[in-house]
Formats: sequence, structure tokens, C-alpha cells
Amino acid sequence: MQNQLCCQQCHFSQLCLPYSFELKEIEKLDDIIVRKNPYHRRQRLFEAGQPLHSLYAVRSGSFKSFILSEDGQEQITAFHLPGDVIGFDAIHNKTHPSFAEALETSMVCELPYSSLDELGEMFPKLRQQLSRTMSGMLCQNQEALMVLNKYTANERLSHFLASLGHRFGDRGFSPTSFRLSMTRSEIGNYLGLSIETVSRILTQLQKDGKISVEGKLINLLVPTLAD
Amino acid sequence: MQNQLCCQQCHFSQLCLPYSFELKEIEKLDDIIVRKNPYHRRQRLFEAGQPLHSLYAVRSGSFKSFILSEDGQEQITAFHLPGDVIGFDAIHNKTHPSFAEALETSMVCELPYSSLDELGEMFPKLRQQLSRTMSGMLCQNQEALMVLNKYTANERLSHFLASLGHRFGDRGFSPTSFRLSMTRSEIGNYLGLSIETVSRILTQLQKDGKISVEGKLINLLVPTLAD
DNA sequence: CGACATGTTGAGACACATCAAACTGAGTGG
DNA sequence: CCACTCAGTTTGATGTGTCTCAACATGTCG
Repeated sequence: MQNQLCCQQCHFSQLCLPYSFELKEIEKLDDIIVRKNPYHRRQRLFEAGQPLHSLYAVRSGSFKSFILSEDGQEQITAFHLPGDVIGFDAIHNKTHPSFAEALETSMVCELPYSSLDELGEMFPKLRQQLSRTMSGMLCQNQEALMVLNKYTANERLSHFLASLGHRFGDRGFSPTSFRLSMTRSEIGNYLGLSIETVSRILTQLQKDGKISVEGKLINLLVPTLAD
Repeated sequence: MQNQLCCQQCHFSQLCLPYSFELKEIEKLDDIIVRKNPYHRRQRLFEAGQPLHSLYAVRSGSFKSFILSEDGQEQITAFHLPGDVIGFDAIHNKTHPSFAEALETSMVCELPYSSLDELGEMFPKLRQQLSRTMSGMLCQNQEALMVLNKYTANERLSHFLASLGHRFGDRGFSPTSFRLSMTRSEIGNYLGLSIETVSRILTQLQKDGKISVEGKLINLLVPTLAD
């Protein structure tokens, strides 16, 4: 498959699974990938309880992952940008424990897990990359734990914005000027803050001259938002 | 290696890597495992910044994993019981991002990562088990995120004790009566609570007749500590 | 037995949640 | 094109869960 949708043409391949692959390996990976129609806001890649069929690599747009508590409360566990792979948490029980939902119109590459498993048999680099990616997610989660336990509301939000900017930068976008695809409510849910606190701190950061806010448009005005 | 320390004789092998292995596979795994001398309280398996040499399976006793913030604050990210494997977060950068420290006198099995990698080449089940374990840790982290974001101090501690009891039960110990190998301070650090709050809630849970506390000895008196 | 870490308990402070009300903007239908 | 709606956002007033500070009790280990 040598069309415009293949991994070689994808701007985010160096962040995604093909990282450090040889040409031949990329072509093999391309063969198993299913390109899907765009997902629209609120549409789901999968729901909790569904059996694991595929992992999904974000091609454009963004997604949120979330789990539900026993009493039905939503807890957002991650926001996914292009190049991120979604669904690793389902490998454990071969069932998705979480939901994945588009935050805006988005494209994904579907990676059937059985094909990925077979391909891993042949390509050690693919196996290593899968391990590397999951391990990296563990590191992120540890960082997130510290943010929630040790940081104030202001620090959490600053860290969130800086981290988002950094991730946009990695993807070739501006690290200081971007559009939030998630609502204030979703940010608050993720950071363990009320929606009012998110709003208040956003305006306060603006008053302090650290950022400028125009609805969903964010501008980071100081290199680090710390202190 | 057919001594008393081999995986076949280990009570926790069904929770550990050999889960669902054939005899031949277990023997191969046994060959690469290094049995170490006991670690004493405060001794470390590894420190942040050290290159990844090995993963470690807890054989007896318990450990904590923690990371340090830029300003040197400790954040405990997990407590490890027998059968748990420690060090997966180091695969990402081939360097440990975290510390692992014994909470009491403990034994571990050292699993040299390069040997594990080679062995994975031959045994698909080992690869799958490694993936399954890492995926399971992702699920745990998601749960932890919800506990921190949505639960009150009382609920966090109740959930912590119930979860610990459950894990002891899985290992053939009493799920309702156990000894805490970590200090109040370490519990508070992990749950994002002050040491005073941990202490207060422990005594309050006792007054409510839900648990009995005698220093580090805990008795869970109601099946679920909820509400 | 003394010394030092660990744990308990109380009083006051504060960061953030909750409640309440008004504002904005995007989409819808007349 | 304008009213209408409704989700999302902002801002203010008040409440509260947990932290902090402080003093004391207990346990542990040389």
C-alpha cells in the first residue's frame, strides 16, 4: 500500500509504532493497518466491556480515554494526540476496561491486535516498540500521580498546559499557541478540579501575564509556567 | 535448577511471570533467574537514573516504588507484594525513572532483561505474559487516578485497605487480617493525604466498627469498607 | 535506659468545592 | 435574518474537607 495514507507519508510516524523501523517493516505494518472513516465528536472507538479487537493510532484530531466508577461517574485518564496509540489497557483481560471518545473530528489507523501479535513474531523491533510504548505510558502515569498528589490547582493546570504545549511541539505544531479540543469540564475532570476552579485559574494565569486565553485558544507567554 | 527456590516451588508463581507456562518454559525461565540475598528495610533494588539491567520479582516481603520531583519530594507510586514484578517503567528509556526500596526484609528473583528478551524470542507465552502484566499495571494506574480525583480521604483509605486485603487474599494470606509493612507517612504519601489525616481516619474507621487497628496490625471487620 | 523515629490528637487556617446567577456562542427552526 | 435553545463558560458568595502547626504519646533499637 503506497498511498498517501501509509505510514511512510505520515508526519507522526516517528512518534508512533514505526519509530526506528526499516522500510520493509513499515510496509508490513502498513499491510495490516485498517484506515477508518473519520470519527466525529462524541463518537467512540470502543466502550468498556467490549472484547479487544484492535489498538488505534491517532492520525489526526484527538481523543479522550475514560473509565466509569461503579456509580457511573466518568474519570478521564488520558488525552490522545496524533501518533498516540490507544487501547493498551485492554491487553490484560482481552477486554477494554475504558472508553475512547473523539473530542473533535479525528482520523485513526486501526491495528488489529491479532495481526500485530503475529507480526511481532517476525519483527523484534515491533515487539520492542510495543514494550517501549507501554512502559512510557507507565512513566506518564507515575508523573500524573505526583501532579495530583503534590501540586496545587494552579500548578496542575500550569503543568497540564505546558505538557500539552510540549506534546504539540513534538508533533511539529506550535508549542506555545494551540487550541484546546477538550472542554473546561473535561480538563477539570482529568485534573481533579471543579470546572469553576479551572475557569478561575485560567483567567488568573492570564491576569498574571503567563498565558492568553480566548475561549479554546491558548497562548503560552512564558517559557515555563512554573512558580 | 530444581532446588527449593525454583519457580515451580514458589507459591506465587501463578501470580508472577510463569502464569500459564509449560514445565519446559518454567525451567528455561528458572535458568536465567538470579536469586539474590535478602534485602533489608530501606535497601534499594535500584535507583532512578540507573541503566536497566534487570526486572525484579518479589519473592517475599514488600517494596515501594517512588519517584522524586524536581525539588526532591518523594512520591510513592506503588507498593509491591510477592509475585509482583518491579521495573517495567525502565523499559522505555532503558533507564530506571523510579526507585524501588524494601519496606521490610524481603527476597527477590532478579530477571536480567536481556535474557528475558532473548527468551521471549522463543516463548510467545512469555512475551504475552509480559504484555499482560504491563497492561494490567496500566489498568491499576487508571483506577488509582480515579481514587485520587473522586474519593474523599476516608474513601481513599478504605479503598486502600480493602485493596491490600484483596491482594493478600490472592496470595493465600488472610484478606481481612494483615500487617502493614509501610508507615502511616508512606500511606499518606501514596494516597495524597497528610500523615495526621491517615491517623485520624484509621481511628475513626475503628470507632465505626469497620476495622480494628493495633499499630501496624489491621483487621477488616466488614466485607466491604464502602459507605 | 535514653534517644529518635513514628504515631496520635486537638485547634485553627486555607485551598478548593459547592451553590447560585449571569453571560457567551453555536446550532436550530421559523 | 432573527428569536430560541442549550451546552459551555465566567464570576461571586459561602461552606467544608483536609492541611498545617503544635503538643504529646508510643514504640523501637542501640
